[in-house]
Parts: sequence; C-alpha cells; structure tokens
Amino acid sequence: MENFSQTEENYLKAIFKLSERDDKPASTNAIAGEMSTSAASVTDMLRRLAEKGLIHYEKYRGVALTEKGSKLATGLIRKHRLWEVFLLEKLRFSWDEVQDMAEQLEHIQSPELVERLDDYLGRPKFDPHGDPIPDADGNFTFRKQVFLSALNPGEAGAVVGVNDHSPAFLQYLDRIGIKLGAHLSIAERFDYDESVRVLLGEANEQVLSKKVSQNLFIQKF
Amino acid sequence: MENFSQTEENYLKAIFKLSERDDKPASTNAIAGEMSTSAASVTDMLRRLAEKGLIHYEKYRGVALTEKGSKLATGLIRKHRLWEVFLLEKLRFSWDEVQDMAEQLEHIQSPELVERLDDYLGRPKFDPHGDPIPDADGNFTFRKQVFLSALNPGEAGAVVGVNDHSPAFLQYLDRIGIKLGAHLSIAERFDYDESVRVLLGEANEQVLSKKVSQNLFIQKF
DNA sequence: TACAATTTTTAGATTGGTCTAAAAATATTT
DNA sequence: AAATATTTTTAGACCAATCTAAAAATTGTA
Repeated sequence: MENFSQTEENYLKAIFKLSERDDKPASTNAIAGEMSTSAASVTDMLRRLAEKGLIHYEKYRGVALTEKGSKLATGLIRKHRLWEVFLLEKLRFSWDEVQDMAEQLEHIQSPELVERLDDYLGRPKFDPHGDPIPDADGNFTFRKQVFLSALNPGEAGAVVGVNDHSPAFLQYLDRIGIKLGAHLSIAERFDYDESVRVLLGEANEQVLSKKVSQNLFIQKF
Repeated sequence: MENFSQTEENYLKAIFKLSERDDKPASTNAIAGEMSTSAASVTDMLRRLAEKGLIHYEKYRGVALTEKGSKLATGLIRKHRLWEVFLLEKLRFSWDEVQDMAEQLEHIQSPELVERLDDYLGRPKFDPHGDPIPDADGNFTFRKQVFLSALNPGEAGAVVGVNDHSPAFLQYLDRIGIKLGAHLSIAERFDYDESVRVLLGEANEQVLSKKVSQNLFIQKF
C-alpha cells in the first residue's frame, strides 16, 4: 500500500476516533478540535484525503473513513498499542509515560517490523491501558465491560481498562493502588456526590469520586 | 535541546559522515550526492542549518559541524545503531534487513527512551555491522582494525566490521559463512587480481576478491 | 418562514523543502 | 595569466501543510 504523511495518518486516526465515539460522520470542527488546528486546515486536508480514497467526504456533510482509510487507521492503532506494550513490558516505563513515544513509533513504516514486534511481545490482545489491540486484519477483541459508575453496591469485578488516559489520572490510580486486573467490589454508593466506597483486593478500602468511577472500565464477575 | 526536522537531521548525519570520511569540510556537491538531492537544495538547507547554529558555513567554502551539530549527529548515530542491535538481537532480523527501519527509528525524539533501550540491550559498544555505538556523551570506542586487503600471507585476525553495508554484500558474507567475530588467516595472495585465499575458522577455505577484501575490517591477533 | 447563530468553505498568504535554469565564484589547464 | 571547466549560489517556481479573514451554507429559533 502507498505511504502517507504523518499528518495524513494523524487525521485518519482522529476521524476514526470520532466516528467510533459518536458512531456518525465526524464534523470538520470536531476534527479541528481533535487535531488542535483550524477548521480551514481541516477542510483542505479532507479534500486531499478524499482524493486519495481514504475518506467519504461531501462538503458540509462531514466525513467517514472508506474501507481503505479504516484499514490504515486500525493499522496505526495496532502499532501504537503494540509499542506501548513494548515500552511497558520490556523497557519498564509506567503507563502514564508511554503516550508521546508511542505517538511517534506508530508512524514507523514496516509491516514486517510490526509482525515481529507482535510475536516478540507474545501477541498481546490488550495494551497497558486495557484497550484492545487489533490483529493484523484489523479485528478487535471485544470485552463485556461497564463503567465502575454503573455498578451497584454488592457487585464486584476486575478493573480492565481506563477511559481517561491522562498522566494525571493514571498517576492517581497508581497512588491509590489501582492496577489493571485489580479486583474490587462496591461497598456503598453516596447519592450526595455520586461517589462510591469500594473494596480493593482484600483490605484496601477507598472512596472514589464520580469522575473516577466514570473513567474506570470494569468486567463484572 | 530544540527539536529539528527529520530532513535537517538527515543533513547533519550526511555532513558528519562526509567529514569523518575525508577529515575536511564537506562540499555542497558531496552532500547533494549523499542526500540524493540537488546542489541548490543543499545550499538552501545549509543557510538554514547555519542560522540554527548547527554548522559552520561560508559560501563556496564547504561546511563543518559545530559542537552543537556534532552532538546532534552522534546522537542520531547512537540511536540508529542501538535500534539496529534491537532489531537483530530481539526481533531476529538479519543484518542486511535492518537499515531502513533503523533509518526511521533514529528520528524518534525521546532521550529517556534511548537510555532505557541502551540498558535493555546491555549497553552494547558495537552494532551488528561492527560499527561503534557512541555513549550518551558522544564518545566512540575505537578499535585497532585494518582492511583485510592490508593483511599479508600468514597473518590472522577476527572479522570485526564491514565497510560496505549494502544488503548484497552482507548477504554474500552470509552465503560464504563469514560472520562478525569469525577468525581467519591469509593463506595466499594472488597478485594477478589482488584476490586472497583465506582460511575461515578450522576448515573453510575461500578465495575472496579484491573488492571483498577492501570491505572487511579485521582486528589482527 | 425568515432571521440569527453556527459551521464550513474559500481566498490569499506563509513556511519548509524541493526543483530547474541561469548567474557567479572557484579551480584547472594551457 | 587567460581560457575553460567545475562547483556553488541565486532566482523563481511548486507542493504540502498551515494560518487568518471573509464568504457561503447549514442549522436553530422567534
């Protein structure tokens, strides 16, 4: 397949993310927001991406990825998440440090490298934040997961992912001892501010704010 | 330190390589050749690199790297060679396959990543082609080495590096069983075409052409 | 339905990196 | 030292990606 510029690739990723989130065509403005650029620049780029057959684009109607664009975007996500696993598992970075590096590494062009890396890492299905890693054909492994905020007192499960990937949130989780795979159960729910008291593992009890509980993915037991 | 574009970085590498080879300022034309671009483009870029304090440049007088430019160039070489070690040792690529990937990976911006990678690889001093890997301060480990073509009958040594990095040459070496570290001795030298008959290891005898013998680095016993 | 607000596109300019063709400087030869 | 050859620089143009400001289209609302 042809090669595209890093900028073009980043636009594709942004469109993929927005379409996935809202399940409808991405708007020029939304893309501009995601890319931290102006709407005018986005329009320019959309015209070019459409010419290259990467997106379906009609003026004023928003955009969706074509099959080709979608393959490319999932390929980028695959690379990003595999490199994140590498950085954590092999180079011992922590999960709040890997974003910038993976952002660069995902643009390395070499199909063979991706497959060898995947092999080397033991073909992981999820990245260090719990996000699924698409396989070489672009298929994601899905998981039945809910926000912690959707759990009721008495219910229990394992932490399988985060919704917010910011270093601040990830460092907070480290501080209070929440890692991917941690077991927890809801002890009590406070209607006042929608915070919850949870039991972490055997003996660690914490009160988590509404914001935190809306950013943790749980797989129920 | 500021960041520079991949193009700027590639110019710095080219200038470093040329200055190292000839031990005098690099000419516009030589750089154009190295970069496969036009002399006019080089002149443009030189003006910009000089403005950024990366090179000493006087019109018509050729260029040399400044301290800053030199630090940057050795940093790139360090990254390139460390990634090559990674690709070979960890991902099991062969020494003729790694060039393109390392060429991309060397532009990843993250000092922390380089140091972790170095650690992870066991702080290697030489890359898979026998080229020295500069340390974090830019210091190279030097080695007393000569071309195979400089050895006389009866002399022996170990293959410690290659001068030609082309896949064709490296694959040829694989084919006839010459690896880095291989021991060899000169059995006979033919004045006719300056080829040499060498004994490889215990029992492998080969005649090597002048061209081959001028592209193998040997450390004498 | 018409007017206002918002979103999107167009127009025109800028920057980095590239090119070709021509001019200027340097190096080589006689 | 003059003439010639070579190298290097300048001039002017192009493309990708970006910007701001203004125009056009769409959406929301009185």
